[in-house]
Amino acid sequence: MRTRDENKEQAIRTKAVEMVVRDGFDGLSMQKLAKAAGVSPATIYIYFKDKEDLIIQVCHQLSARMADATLADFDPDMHFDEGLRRQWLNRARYCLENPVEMHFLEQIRYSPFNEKCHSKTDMRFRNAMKRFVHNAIDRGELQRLPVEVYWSVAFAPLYQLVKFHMSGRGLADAPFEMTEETIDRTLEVVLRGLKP
Amino acid sequence: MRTRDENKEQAIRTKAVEMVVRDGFDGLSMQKLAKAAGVSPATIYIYFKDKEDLIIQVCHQLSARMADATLADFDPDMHFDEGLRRQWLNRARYCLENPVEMHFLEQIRYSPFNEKCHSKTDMRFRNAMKRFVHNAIDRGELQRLPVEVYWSVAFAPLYQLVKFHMSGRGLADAPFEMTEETIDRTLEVVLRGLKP
DNA sequence: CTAAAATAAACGAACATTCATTTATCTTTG
DNA sequence: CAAAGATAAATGAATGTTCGTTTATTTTAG
Repeated sequence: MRTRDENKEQAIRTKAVEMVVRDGFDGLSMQKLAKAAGVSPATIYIYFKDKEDLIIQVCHQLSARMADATLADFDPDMHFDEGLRRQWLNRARYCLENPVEMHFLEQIRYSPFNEKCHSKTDMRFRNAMKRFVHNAIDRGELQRLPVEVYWSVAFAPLYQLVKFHMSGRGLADAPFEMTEETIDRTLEVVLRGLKP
Repeated sequence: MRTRDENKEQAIRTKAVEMVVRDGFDGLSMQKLAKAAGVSPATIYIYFKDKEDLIIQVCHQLSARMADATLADFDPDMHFDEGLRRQWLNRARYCLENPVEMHFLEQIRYSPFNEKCHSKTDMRFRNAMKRFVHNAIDRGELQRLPVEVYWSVAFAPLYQLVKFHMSGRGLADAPFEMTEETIDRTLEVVLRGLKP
């Protein structure tokens, strides 16, 4: 029998992400996607059940990649300051190196697709984070806080910086670029708030 | 001549927001919207130039409402702690009282529509914020920070809490509700980080 | 009356998906 | 080793549906 051309599936996935980022969800049509990926419309349905399945599969793939990138060189038993910095740098680097994928995931996160895209990978990732936090609390490196409070303070500022960076503009519509210096300065403030 | 029925325009706006929140941007069709609003499809085009104009106008209306709510009982000359708390409570209350509108605005913010929805109201609002911050720095109530760093630490955590609350679930898929106690606890941490 | 509001019906275009057919590759046979 | 058969990949064309928008007509208030 004829063998699958994996390049075609990946072309479909890649172009789908690009189209959603450029034109929004209503700009993603199966026929235009097929043309962009250099493939017949019917071919898409060999790899994906339907349009929704395509979006969900792409979402899972990208989420897993991002989770992996975030956990690189990270150990839940690290000192809190070091571990948090490692994660900030990992996340920042991933976002800067994959702006389109990042944009796609954010667009998913705030759309009705969000509920359908919860994966088990997220669970593995969350458990690592949970252990990291409890270690830090036990060692007196971190205040005892409700986990949602901790998360909000520890990560939301980073993602806001990333958002500024990706839009290219800061608050007063002034050009903005997120440097490692910016990251460290912000992290300094956050850590001071979180310390016991 | 016949007079405009303002109720019809508002019904169109309201239903449009509901449809986008429930079904996403690709779930908003002019014919379904007309049916939901109890109106003929052609009537929508009396009030709005086209579909894009409809979305942008709705976005502007809701942004203005939210900016107003945020600035209620707020004065840029307030003490930093008091002023920030006032804004947190204002924003939190608005989000909790208008979850659907909030969800709509977030969906806009991460979509390609975002660029087309920048309003002058945002500018007025941003200027008030800028003055508030410079006052606080001059009085020694706040560290001198790049404005994007300040903003990321001062507000992103609040919006993350709101996001948890609106989804109804916290980090470990456990039920989560944002109470005034949660807000104050988080604000405490943030303020500690931002103080000189 | 008049003029704008409101509508029902209709427009071509684009939509997601399917179907009948062709193409490419592996397996079996001589 | 080569030709035939088997099978899934891949396709172009067509399906009926729904899309955003317009037009011709009716309704309603000043």
